[in-house]
Amino acid sequence: MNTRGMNIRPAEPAGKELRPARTNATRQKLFEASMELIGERGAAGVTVDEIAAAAGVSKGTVYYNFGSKADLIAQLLRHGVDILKARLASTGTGTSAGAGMVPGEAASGSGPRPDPLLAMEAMIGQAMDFMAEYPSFARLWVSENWRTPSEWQDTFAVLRAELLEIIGAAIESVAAVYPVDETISRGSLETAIFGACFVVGLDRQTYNPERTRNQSVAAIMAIMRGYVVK
Amino acid sequence: MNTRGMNIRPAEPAGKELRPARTNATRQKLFEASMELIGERGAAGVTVDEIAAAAGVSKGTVYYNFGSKADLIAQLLRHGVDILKARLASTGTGTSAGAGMVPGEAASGSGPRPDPLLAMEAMIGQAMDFMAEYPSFARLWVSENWRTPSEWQDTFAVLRAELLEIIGAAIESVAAVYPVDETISRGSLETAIFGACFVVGLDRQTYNPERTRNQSVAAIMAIMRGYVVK
DNA sequence: CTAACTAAACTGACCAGTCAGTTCAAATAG
DNA sequence: CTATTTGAACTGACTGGTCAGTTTAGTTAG
Repeated sequence: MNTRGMNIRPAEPAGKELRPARTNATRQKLFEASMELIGERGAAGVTVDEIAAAAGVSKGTVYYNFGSKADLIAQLLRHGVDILKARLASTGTGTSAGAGMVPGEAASGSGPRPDPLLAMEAMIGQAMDFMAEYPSFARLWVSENWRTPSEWQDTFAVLRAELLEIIGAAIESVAAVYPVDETISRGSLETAIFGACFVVGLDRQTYNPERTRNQSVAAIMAIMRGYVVK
Repeated sequence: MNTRGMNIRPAEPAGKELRPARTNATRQKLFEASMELIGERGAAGVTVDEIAAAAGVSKGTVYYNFGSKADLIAQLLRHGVDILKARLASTGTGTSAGAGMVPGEAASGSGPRPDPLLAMEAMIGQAMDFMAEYPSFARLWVSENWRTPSEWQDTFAVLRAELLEIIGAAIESVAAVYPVDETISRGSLETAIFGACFVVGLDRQTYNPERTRNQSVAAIMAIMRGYVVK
């Protein structure tokens, strides 16, 4: 294990972006380069030398900024999930107050409520856009997510829970307004939608580039329409 | 490239199982061992030595029976897909006539017709059983399927098409009997169901072992219920 | 001034693929 | 029935190369 990088690096004093601009730029370049390479050939199939070269940085810099290859990948996963979470939250379906905020159910007088199904559709659309923009992240996710045991088991458990919580909240909103099939387990439903987003997005990228964003969204939304009882 | 094994090995004269029993047993052991290991740690993360040791066979035997590590994995994929196809076809939803026929509603002249939705449900159930029985195969599939470029690109394209054809036929049967939402692209729908089977099955295995087979099937079936118009 | 970074050499482990040699069951010969 | 041969199946030490991670002495930029 490397101890030098971890020790010398300024302790990131619990605050946010107090890092020098140069470091942030370097880390960003490393994220982009490794996202691309690892998405294409897998975590084990890419060397640290390659990542450094692709980022236009020396190998030592990788170890200066990250303690190890595994550490770089763990932070890469967190980075990607933060982006995805921001996209999903932007539709206002999440738990925290997003853009198109929805007040309580009983007429609280402050504006019209958006249809939760439409919000869901918007969220799935955001997910599809994310998959199209960061296909390498999606590939990394599905490649490593179900590995057991894996170096990133704990990382995945945390990140997965964060994402499922957002989807769960959106489903909750639908269930609060529409009559739904209560025999369908909420957890399984979240998983099915979550997984369908990744798989449909990746499949479009890899095998069916001619399929439109809307076709993909519609296919996934069939799950929700089947959840709402007739 | 290894030439010896390929040349010396009897030319497998287009027939079926003319292979000596020893070889078949060895190949079977190698399939099982490599399925397990590769599913856990990924194709690049497993060494040929490990596979040989796990199969209780020497490394040379691997190269005698398969030309290379990549070749072994390609044949492993084919092996797994053949098993899955057999399971799916057993529900009678495929192109060929299968076993468990379900008495249906519109009585046609030639015996009872199965309800295509029930057949679909049976098929998804078979898929879930397969994922539970061969989780390592599922992991291998999702790990390597969307890699581009990959050593098994062509293999995946062929196998994927074979599986999607079976799902497509099942959807076709439903659309022939029920009114469906024609605005939903058939291809995207196939992909969504296909992907959901893998992801829900794997997620159950990895994160939610307490979820039942039926819960999983029900969640995936929501897609079909949403496809059938109300 | 110092944190961030560079460049290049180095270590030690690991690994895909090779190949000369061994085993043994079945075929053939005596 | 026994001896000999054959060759497919298998063995495992070995080779050439790769790679994660380390180290060091110096350079750059804020």
